[in-house]
Amino acid sequence: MIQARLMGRVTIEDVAERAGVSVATVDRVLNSRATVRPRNAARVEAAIRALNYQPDRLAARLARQRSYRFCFVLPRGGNIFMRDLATEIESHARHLAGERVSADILYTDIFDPEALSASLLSVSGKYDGVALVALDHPRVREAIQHIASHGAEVVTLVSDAPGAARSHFVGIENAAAGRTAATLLGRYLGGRRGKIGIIAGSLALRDHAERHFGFAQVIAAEYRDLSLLPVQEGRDNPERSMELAAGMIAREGDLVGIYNIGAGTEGIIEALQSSGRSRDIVFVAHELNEITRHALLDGAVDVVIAQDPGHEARSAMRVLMARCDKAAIIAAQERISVDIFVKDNLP
Amino acid sequence: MIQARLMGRVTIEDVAERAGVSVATVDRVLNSRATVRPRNAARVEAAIRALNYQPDRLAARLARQRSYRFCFVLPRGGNIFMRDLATEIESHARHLAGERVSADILYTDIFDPEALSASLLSVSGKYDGVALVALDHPRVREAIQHIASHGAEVVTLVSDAPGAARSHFVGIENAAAGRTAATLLGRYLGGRRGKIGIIAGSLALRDHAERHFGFAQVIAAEYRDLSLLPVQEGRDNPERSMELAAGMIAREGDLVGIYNIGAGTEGIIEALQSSGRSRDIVFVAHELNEITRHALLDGAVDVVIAQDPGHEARSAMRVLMARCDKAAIIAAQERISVDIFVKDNLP
DNA sequence: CTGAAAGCGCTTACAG
DNA sequence: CTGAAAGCGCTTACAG
Repeated sequence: MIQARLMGRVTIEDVAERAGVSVATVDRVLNSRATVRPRNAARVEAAIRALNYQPDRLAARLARQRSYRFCFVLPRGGNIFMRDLATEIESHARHLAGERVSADILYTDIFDPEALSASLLSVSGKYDGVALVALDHPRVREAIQHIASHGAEVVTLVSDAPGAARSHFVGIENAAAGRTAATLLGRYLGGRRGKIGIIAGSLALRDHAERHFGFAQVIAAEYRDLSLLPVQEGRDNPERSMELAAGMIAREGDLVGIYNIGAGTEGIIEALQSSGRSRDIVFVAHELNEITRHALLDGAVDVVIAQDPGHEARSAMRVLMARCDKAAIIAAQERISVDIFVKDNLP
Repeated sequence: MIQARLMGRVTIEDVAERAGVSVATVDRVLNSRATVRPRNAARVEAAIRALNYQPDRLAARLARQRSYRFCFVLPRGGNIFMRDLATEIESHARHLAGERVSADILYTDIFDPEALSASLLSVSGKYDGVALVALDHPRVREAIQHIASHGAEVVTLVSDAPGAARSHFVGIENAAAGRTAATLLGRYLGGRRGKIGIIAGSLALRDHAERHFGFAQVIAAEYRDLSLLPVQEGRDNPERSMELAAGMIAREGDLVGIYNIGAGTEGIIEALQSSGRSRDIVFVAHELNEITRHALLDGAVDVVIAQDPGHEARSAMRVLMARCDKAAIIAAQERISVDIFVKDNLP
């Protein structure tokens, strides 16, 4: 130990010498690349242990000349969050250019199973790793299977397809996000009695459905004084969401809260503000961006539940790189958290 | 561009060839290592641009043979959070052993300026980087200055010393954490009127003082129905905190909330539960650990404000490595967020 | 099943 | 001010 520190780093050469074999043989047992005579394998392993040898990851990557060609499949014409995600992907890809990483972005209609699976098939075989905002559909699972069986690593991003051959999901637990929204809305209402309006993009989206499920579960179990209006689908569209919100505000005199599961938050803010009942109705929305940040400071939105697109972009690339290298990931580092923002803890 | 992709990676050799110089000269302009004839420098820069050359970071680190010897200075006999932090540092140091990183931990009495500065001076000159849980005191600033002027990079961790020669602070904005606690406590009380008890470890600790400041500021400005009891100092000790909490619960009939700025949360939970007023008093505490996690699920604690010790350990090492290499950091990745946890978004 | 040797893309003395 | 050459610690054909 003291030897090792004084003598500098322990190299594969030191291990080879001590085991009485060549570095190639050490490499073979280290990376289980080829069969090594058991006796030699044992001697190598003993030497590794005796010297507390740690292979130099940098040297290995350099020698291997491995490059990482990644493709990110994102929704075409996405909402603010998806645009932020694309920006983060581009920015981090630039950052990783010095580590042989390149990332293309392919925009497609992720809500159309045929279009999405066609896009996936079109990139199959061309990349080392693919990250996609998934739709949970047999056709899509099939396309993911195709990519994976052609040697690429696949991760889902933001929206998962649980049954599919993806090796990892980079995103939040959406049911937990919905429960979190419910608890904060419920506690902010502090025993007030009334109705809660819910607007989703579309309940056909797995993440929206899961948030709704979690939200409804907590309200039903813990806030008996609150009742849920039927979910309205705003298609993540501000105008449509505004009309839906304006409608419920006008119809329901005892509307005390609104939960926006998807995008289009600016429309709902507009409806709240022009109704004059903004102060009175607790409003919980998703994702932190220019609009929701401003609205939190304004008081138009009370709580934002969020996932960090920068973290997701970096995590997707780290996970894909690790999978390509068959290396382990740091689970805690790659966990995407359900973030809560109020006006006081904004970044 | 297409050339570059077809031909594989652009190397320093390609740049040298195109510029009509040797690789050593390219290296000189790349790293501004020595004076290069302006004409040659210009040709090199032109070649870099023309070929869109990106130096290979891995090869550079390998050739440089740089190692990173870090020292983490932590409080001896610290609370749960500090123990978690130490665990995370050890675990991440093990992870980075394959990248020539080693990290020692030195435990000392960080609350005693003399002891802390003596510890700092004892490691000065022996490491490439030092991360310390700081105390904001002239003696400590002086010791930090000493380490920095002997060539080591210094970052503060969790607790900052703003005037000092540290190049970065790895931790949260504590005033924001206090404001966040106040907003959630205020909103959870939903207009109820009464007194708020505050327990701190010690207001001599900068982070505790800042949290208190932020908390008081928001309550004063936004929650006129709530009034603050004088801060009690529990020294982060569960027994003492229990007595303080029990005292205020007994004395103040209209106690509606408690904010624990520091550690010792288990003591306050005990006081609340044995008083039978746990359900009635909103309790906000700091840091997520076995105790507070359990208490959130129990309902004994309503909200936890936290910083992630795993993120802090990883960030401190990344920042120290970057500073040693004179490389840029990714600001968003190194920002430590003020996390909010309720029972529903626990990791 | 094993080893000698070349090579990955940089950096670093050293000589000029 | 500049370049030829060795070296960082691995991996990879290739020959045996």
